[in-house]
Amino acid sequence: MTTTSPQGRTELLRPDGSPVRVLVVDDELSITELLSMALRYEGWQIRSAGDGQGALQTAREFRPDAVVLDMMLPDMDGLTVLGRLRRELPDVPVLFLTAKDAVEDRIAGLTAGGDDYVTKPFSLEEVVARLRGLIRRSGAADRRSDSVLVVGDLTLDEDSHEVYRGGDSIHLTATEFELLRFLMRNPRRVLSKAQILDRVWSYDFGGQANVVELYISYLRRKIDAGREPMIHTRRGAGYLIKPAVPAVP
Amino acid sequence: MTTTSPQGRTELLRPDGSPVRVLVVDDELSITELLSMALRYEGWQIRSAGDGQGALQTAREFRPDAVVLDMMLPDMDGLTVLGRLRRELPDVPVLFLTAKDAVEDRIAGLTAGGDDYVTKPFSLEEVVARLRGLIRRSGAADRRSDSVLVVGDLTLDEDSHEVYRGGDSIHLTATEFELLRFLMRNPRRVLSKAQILDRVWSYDFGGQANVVELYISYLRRKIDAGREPMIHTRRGAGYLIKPAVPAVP
DNA sequence: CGCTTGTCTGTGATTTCCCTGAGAAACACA
DNA sequence: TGTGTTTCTCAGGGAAATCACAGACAAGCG
Repeated sequence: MTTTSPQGRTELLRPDGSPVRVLVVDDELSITELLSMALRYEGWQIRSAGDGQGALQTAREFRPDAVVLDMMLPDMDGLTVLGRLRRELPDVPVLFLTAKDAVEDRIAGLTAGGDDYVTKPFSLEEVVARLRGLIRRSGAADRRSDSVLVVGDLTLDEDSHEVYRGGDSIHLTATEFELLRFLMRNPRRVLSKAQILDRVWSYDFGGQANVVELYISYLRRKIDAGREPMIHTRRGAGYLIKPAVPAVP
Repeated sequence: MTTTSPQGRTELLRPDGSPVRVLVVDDELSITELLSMALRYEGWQIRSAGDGQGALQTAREFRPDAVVLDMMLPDMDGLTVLGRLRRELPDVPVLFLTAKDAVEDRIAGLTAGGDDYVTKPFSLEEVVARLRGLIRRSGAADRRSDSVLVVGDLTLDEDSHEVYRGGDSIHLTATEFELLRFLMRNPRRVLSKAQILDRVWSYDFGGQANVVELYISYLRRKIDAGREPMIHTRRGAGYLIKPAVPAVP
């Protein structure tokens, strides 16, 4: 089931209307806290654990709809945790966290059952998007929720990564796509450059803050060029997206 | 009966609308878990057993629509299991798992009854495809579901292994065929290289991830050469197939 | 009206990712 | 056993994406 909050954001809910439950497992406290905060902001109920033991224990009583699982845990192998987790909750989808340079065979086979993974350092938008996809496909949430975002005549399909403005297909790069998705998931709301940086870029990004301006400018060229603009600047505050008002000639 | 899920994937269902039931029998836990995960993702209901005794017991009460049966079991010969299984469930189709170097003529006789087999190490696409075929032909699922995949002017027949683009017959190697089948079973959806590797290559494949790129390039030569392309790269995300949009001159 | 501050965008360096040719190894079949 | 086919590794080339930098531009304020 999906519902629309007063702020206009669309939330995933379970069929009975209660919030989606997610278990986050990582030994780095900074990561679990970062994720917990971001996922709570999605309106989900979050529990976290710092090792395999705690993960299994929490899973038993919390009965989450999805699990975020770091493959590098202090007490047991990620695959062992996965196996035992599967015995408790056979159908729960898992989003694995792996180091970018991890040996590939450690993650081999993990997507076979419909699970997914992201590599560290990740961006929060990426984690949230993949979790939403897993939950949507697992049937824990209402099947009616689909993968298409719409703002005015602009549509973005999260499965096919296709973007259309009016009838025109628009090709976006990975970063442009994530930025637009973040804007479109928060229509008519001003998002500061800091917020955007925190959600769309990886948590260890150490660059200049003006990449956001740069990518907003890329997006405008592709989406607003020669049309009524949908992306607006609020000087000193940030950016927002909203349906275009047709020009009155 | 077949039904189409929100994601556009087609699921096999029994005539009464309930999910197909499959029993997986293998003594290696990693194999039963891998298969269970993959087959659950197909929307099927799965039970597993680790030996002949357990298999027969589970079969009696679970009454599966199909059985995946390893020929090498610790407690009894695969043929013995098969015989007793047949006494319980005379019409259930069986997919045998055999080692690659096993004597093949023992299997050859068995598949005469409509059963089928795959050799270890297998790819999940292969197992799923053969199971779908067995279930379809056994009549446990609605007969209307046929074996031809269609995306735009591209058709792929899972029974005859024939592929046509427009009017032209296209010869594919085994791997190319499986890759294309996987793409066509998930049209308009971006599939990552990891997903493709996990489904199309055997579970023990330890090679370079760029075989996927290589085989995509082979497929393009055969399918897209001199035509409007149907296979698209989403840089940093994966590949997807969709009907070609005719070029507007 | 000019100044300050914040925003936009052209240029180019660097990195990352993808494609594909060449050839070796494994396999299938006669 | 020999021959043609298929699978896969390796590596070079090339295209695309990302980002820093800096100057142009615009908004708001005194």
